[in-house]
Amino acid sequence: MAKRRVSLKDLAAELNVSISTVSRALRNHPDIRAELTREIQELARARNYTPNPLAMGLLRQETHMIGVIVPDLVTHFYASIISGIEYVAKQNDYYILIASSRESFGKELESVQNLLKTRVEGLIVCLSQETNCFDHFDPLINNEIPLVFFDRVCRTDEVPSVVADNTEAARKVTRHFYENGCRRIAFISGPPHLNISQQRYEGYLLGLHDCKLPFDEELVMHCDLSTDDASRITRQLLQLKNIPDAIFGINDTVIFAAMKEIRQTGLTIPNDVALIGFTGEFHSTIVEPSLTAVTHPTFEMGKEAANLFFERISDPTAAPRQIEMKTSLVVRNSSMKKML
Amino acid sequence: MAKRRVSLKDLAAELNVSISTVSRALRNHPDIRAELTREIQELARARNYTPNPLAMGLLRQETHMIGVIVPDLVTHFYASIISGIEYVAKQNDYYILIASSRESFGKELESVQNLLKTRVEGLIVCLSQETNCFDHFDPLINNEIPLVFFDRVCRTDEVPSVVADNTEAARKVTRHFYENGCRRIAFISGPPHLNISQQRYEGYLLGLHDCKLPFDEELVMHCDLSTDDASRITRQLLQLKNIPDAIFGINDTVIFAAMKEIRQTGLTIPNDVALIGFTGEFHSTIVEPSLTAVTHPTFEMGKEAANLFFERISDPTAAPRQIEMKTSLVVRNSSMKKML
DNA sequence: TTGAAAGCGCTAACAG
DNA sequence: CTGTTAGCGCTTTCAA
Repeated sequence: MAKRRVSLKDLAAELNVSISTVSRALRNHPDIRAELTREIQELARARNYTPNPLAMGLLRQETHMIGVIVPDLVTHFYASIISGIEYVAKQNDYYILIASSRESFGKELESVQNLLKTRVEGLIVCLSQETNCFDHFDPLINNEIPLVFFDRVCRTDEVPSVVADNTEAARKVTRHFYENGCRRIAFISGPPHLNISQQRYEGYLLGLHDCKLPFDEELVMHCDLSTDDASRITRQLLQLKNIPDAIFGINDTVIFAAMKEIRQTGLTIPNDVALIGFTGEFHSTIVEPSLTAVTHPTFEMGKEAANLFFERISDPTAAPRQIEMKTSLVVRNSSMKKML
Repeated sequence: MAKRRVSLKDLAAELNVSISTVSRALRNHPDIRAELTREIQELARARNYTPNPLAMGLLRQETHMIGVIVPDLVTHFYASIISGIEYVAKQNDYYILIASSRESFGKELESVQNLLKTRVEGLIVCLSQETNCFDHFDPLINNEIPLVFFDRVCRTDEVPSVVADNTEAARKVTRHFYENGCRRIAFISGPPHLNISQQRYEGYLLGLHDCKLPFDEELVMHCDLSTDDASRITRQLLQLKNIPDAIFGINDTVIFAAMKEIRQTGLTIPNDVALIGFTGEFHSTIVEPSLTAVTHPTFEMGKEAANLFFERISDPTAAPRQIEMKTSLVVRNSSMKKML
């Protein structure tokens, strides 16, 4: 470590008063003579004194750190949510410690344990796509250590969470496709154990039902959210004897992989195959055709997650709330078939 | 804070030994009886003991935290570099505290001060685009607190840094344009005080010189790196009486804004205007035409920055090194004019 | 109005 | 081989 910084002791020595006097003066304790107070504060200022957070943390048993675990750092979705969390954290004078599970259960487990070791005051987590067993959160739940899930969630009766209106969003997507002339709507979903897969699937079914479209199981595929797998699955869909005229992709990666694959087959978007994804603003507008997409209020989701966290800090035993965020379907070109 | 966790004291009390015995046993000190050691370690395990990092930090004056300041969190470039930093940090049993300057000098200043207050052991920083005055790093430099810059750097004679081979990369870009038939090559740069603007500009000039192309000052524009400004500037370029037949954009944002703008004007890429950007893998391939781009080894840059940081930790006064990373020009379609 | 002492959890020097 | 003590920086009784 670099040179030791000035401590209360240093200030006290310099002024020939006791440490406690300095401590009090700096916090404007009324007991201390106004003049002395001023003098001490001036010296502190001059010497560039800042309280040592480690000492405070040790004393009060609080670190003012929140651990955040996301499936990856490089996706805009998570980056933006993290921004939202950071925003609220900063307002509460908290810092965030970010860990990435890289979509691996093992790394998620490891991160939970490591962050707890560093004595974060709690965790805000989005599950990795592999996570299918949720016991590793027991130590948090049993010890009343604040925990909040977002987007990909579990144990929602025990843990507060922030999710998108997945079912409703997927239902809207399906209906939008129908209204634009699509009749064979495919859905490329994620791992079946994830709530986002389940809920969007449910919305897809409701949408089909609304439009009185038949359900065809060969149009629903599960993918592991990697580009390769999404490409493979798109190719499979395009090789059906009766290919889909629309594809609904569960996220960024999936829909862009599908887009590339469709183009390579020589089919046109949206006329041969219309496309809608769950994705962010930026990507959707730089591709050609621009992508119709369900947009999450990511920054807001992060803020809400952090808010839930601080609710938890002040009352770790309150009944867990779930916040559902409204998404919006932003219609661009990839879903608008030119009617003949 | 949640329930207090078990401490050495708790373990000691339970076994009727002293705290120091427990402490030693847990660290396998040879002085302690093998049997006692085993017994203590078993209990620690059973009670789920983990050492309190605050206490350790206080004792050793080290927090094992690195502050990282980036211009933004949502750009792939920074996200990926952060991943690299995190990777090395974890290997050294360090954590990173991330702050975003949101390209604002004020926020950068604030972040530097806040992070120092939390007693990070040092900082790894990429300057905000507004940063034109570098005094706020004095407290670090004067107190031998480890500091490393990456990408956008300053005071390189005092502070170790990691940069791309900006000049060389820009030179290659210019020559590549020339070899593909471009003769009026525009350069949309960033704020002129940034090293990346200066060095890429220099490379651009060298490239022109290599190809014996005349320099035309109306083809060089500075932008504030926002989408709006980049669009505005592209429009300006497209309104010249003699419009450019190629545009070289200093980063992601700029080049995609240019791309959109060109399309809206009805011009084609690459035949009317060829395009090359400094950008990441993913974006480049999802657009149509796919984007020829200078690619940074971002993850590696992060790793190198972290390595420099740890060099600094072990010897805060060593002469600062600068590491230059090789970029590569990945040729795709946006720069390949179909020769007539 | 100020100081002395204890304690947060831990390690290390010194005793025994 | 194990215990006692001091101290990292700070707040907070309790005394004066």
